[in-house]
Amino acid sequence: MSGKRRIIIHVDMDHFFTAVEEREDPNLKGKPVIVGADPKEGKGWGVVSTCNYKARKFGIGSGMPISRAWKLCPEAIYRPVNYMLYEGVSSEIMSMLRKYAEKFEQWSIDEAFLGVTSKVKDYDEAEALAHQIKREILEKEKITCSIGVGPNKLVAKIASDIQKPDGLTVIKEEDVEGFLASLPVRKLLWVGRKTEQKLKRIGIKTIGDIANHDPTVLKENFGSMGTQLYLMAHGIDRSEVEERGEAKSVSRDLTFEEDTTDLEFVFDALDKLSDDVYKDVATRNLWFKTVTVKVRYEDFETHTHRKTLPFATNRLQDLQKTVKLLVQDYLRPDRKIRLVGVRSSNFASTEKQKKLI
DNA sequence: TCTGGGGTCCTAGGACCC
DNA sequence: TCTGGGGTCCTAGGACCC
Repeated sequence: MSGKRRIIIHVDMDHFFTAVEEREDPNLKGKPVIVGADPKEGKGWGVVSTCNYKARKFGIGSGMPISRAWKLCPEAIYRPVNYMLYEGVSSEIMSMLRKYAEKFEQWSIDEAFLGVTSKVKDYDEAEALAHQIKREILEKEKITCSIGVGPNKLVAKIASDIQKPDGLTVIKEEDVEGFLASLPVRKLLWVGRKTEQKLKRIGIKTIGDIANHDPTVLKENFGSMGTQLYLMAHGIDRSEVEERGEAKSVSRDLTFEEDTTDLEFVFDALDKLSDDVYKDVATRNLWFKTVTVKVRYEDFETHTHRKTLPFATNRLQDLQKTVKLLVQDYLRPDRKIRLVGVRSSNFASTEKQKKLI
């Protein structure tokens, strides 16, 4: 491993799902747009997936219950999640981005890391490259993105979030610690609501507070995560930009329209979910060994039960049978059920499998 | 505020083997 | 019958990501 300085670019599409919807339907221009569950006049169950900036002005945001979004802005345009459409646009953009990078990592449907160390001489060239990327995406796909450039993935990702939408933020190695210090801890990767609360309890609010904290105390409080927090707070992240491999699990969940105790209904849903999982797994040419079922009751208490088969299989029958076994053993028939889910995992590659036969 | 759906990774305890 | 240490696999739950 050489000590060569790296330059990493993080590309993040701006409010991707609604941006695609707006592109497809010019009537949406200038209006608040929300992609997510059916609001059902304020009685809908699901959540907001994405909303555009106009909708954000009403206080709406991702993950918010759709019923609340309706209260805040009933006049917004509500659209269901058209995943196939976004998936298509995404793959166009990803193959466009890939050619700019020596190393490429798709992070999600609308984000990617590009390792460009050998493609650019310095940060000025990296910035010019970032502008070129923004131009090409806008020309070809008619949507904007925000880009962060930095010495590693962590800094590039945080930087891309600083100026949005249509932003570009470059953080050079020597500016990293100063850049991070005043930001709230929540901006760090892997720091969610729980970790934020826990940090607050020991008086830590900003990334700079973490950087100035005793690393051994952090480790006592957060285990290996504590060490990671300390390193991240100093802008240190050695993780590589690497191509994503095969999925490690494939699952389908379903939240019922209303909580139910009707077991026949629940078993039908599980069969349907098993079938969907099976089709997906079959398309990917995978064999699974582990089956997991998920049950969420009306009070949101959620349990998972899993069984690892003594063999890898690609048969629907095995999936459905195992799901039934697991549910029969663990389901509490006296409680109302809100959601059920089916997951397959512990995949054996087909190559390995062939050797065993 | 009353919480979707698709994932990944980590932890901790128990079973089992040597 | 009581005892150890290490390794691996399995299960359940939780935090986090978009």
